[in-house]
Amino acid sequence: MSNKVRSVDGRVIGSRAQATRRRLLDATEKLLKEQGVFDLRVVDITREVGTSAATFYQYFNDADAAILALAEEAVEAERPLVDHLHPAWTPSDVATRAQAFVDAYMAYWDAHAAVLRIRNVKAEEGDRNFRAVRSQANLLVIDGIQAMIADGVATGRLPRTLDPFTTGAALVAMIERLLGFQNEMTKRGSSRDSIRDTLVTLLSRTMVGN
Amino acid sequence: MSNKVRSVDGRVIGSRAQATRRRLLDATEKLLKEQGVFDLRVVDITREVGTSAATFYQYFNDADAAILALAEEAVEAERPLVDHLHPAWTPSDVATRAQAFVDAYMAYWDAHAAVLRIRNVKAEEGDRNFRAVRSQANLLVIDGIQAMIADGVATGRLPRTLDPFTTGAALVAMIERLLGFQNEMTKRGSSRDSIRDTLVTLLSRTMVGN
DNA sequence: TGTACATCAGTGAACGCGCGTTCACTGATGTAC
DNA sequence: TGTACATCAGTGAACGCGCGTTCACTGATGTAC
Repeated sequence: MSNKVRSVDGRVIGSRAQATRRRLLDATEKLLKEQGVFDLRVVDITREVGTSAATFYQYFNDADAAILALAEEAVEAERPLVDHLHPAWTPSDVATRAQAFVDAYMAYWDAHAAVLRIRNVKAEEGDRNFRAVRSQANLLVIDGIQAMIADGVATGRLPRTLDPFTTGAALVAMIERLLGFQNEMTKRGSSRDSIRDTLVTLLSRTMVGN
Repeated sequence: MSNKVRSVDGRVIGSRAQATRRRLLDATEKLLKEQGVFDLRVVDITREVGTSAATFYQYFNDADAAILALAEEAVEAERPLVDHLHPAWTPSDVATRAQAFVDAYMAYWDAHAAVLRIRNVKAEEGDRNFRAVRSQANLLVIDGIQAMIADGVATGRLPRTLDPFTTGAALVAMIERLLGFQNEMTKRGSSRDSIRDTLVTLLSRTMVGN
């Protein structure tokens, strides 16, 4: 399992080709942001890059393969978020640390929303690859949260009815999804700041117990 | 704005036609469950019903219109959930009432997951109709939760940093999204029951403060 | 109850567009000496 | 440094399938008398 970038026929590709592949990925992401998945066409991607459709097929089997590659990149981009969860938050620093975590998560989401959204639907509709890549991303964060909750339960600060793993998943679910609601919520009087503050409070209360 | 069912050219349709329309909607939902949105074809829908494609176009402008109709029906199906939120939960009855609410929500989600999932992506990708129908559905539940939280904040049971509306949205987000994770979670040791119990605990703590 | 007519509902068949995909080819870059 | 050759990267042009969509028509149901 080398992680060199390869073309569809399996050959390791040079720097020029890698640049082309990158431009195709960037164009794919751009179109996903601007028009959504349902109108995504291979032809449009290559037109955006100023190349021919045949070129696309040197690097990807189909449009889904390009989206999957973007979703894999998003896993890498999520990794730094985990730093906010170690060492475990304490009652005295939870306010600032939870806030830093939420800020980072919001920035991450803003940057990758289009791809993550599609990754999630495809995962839920049963695509194995998208499932794997989503699990991988979520587990990074869930693990960190889980550890803190397990500790809180052990020391009696948190109720025993909270299952650490499930709670971790629930909190990740909450953050992710709420950010998807953002646009509509701001129309109804939730500012971005109040979304931030509310998430911080909910995380603090649930994970540290105050 | 009569709410009689109409054909594409605007005429009110009779009972025979209504039955056909219904079968088309049912087939659409079935295919969404079985194959997902990305493989949904008008031809397949009509084949499923044993009718011709031309018939489909008497009732819907395109496949999206049928999905939207299903999403509108899902709003109606969500309405009974609100009953669980009135009157407000109290510290003494919160355990059973939160549980009943979560159970009802899980059942609702199980029944409509395929359609709701697509409604959400289309809403987030900017489709005005799907946005409207999602807001409508979410607000039903958010309103009920919001009222309880506002009350908790007013009586000092809950911290003032919780914005009632945003918190309501956050909780709805959490429930909805977590249920989308279910399949993967059960593979990692979260049983359906522990999902249920965790949600109940989180709701109780956040909405009633115990 | 039966008949004639009006309206409603459903469809076969055809059209054409647009997209995915491939292949044989050209042009660009790298390398050996 | 220059030349010849090998490999890498990119593409024009074509094919064909499959799907969305329409229209003129048939068949079914309803209604008036």
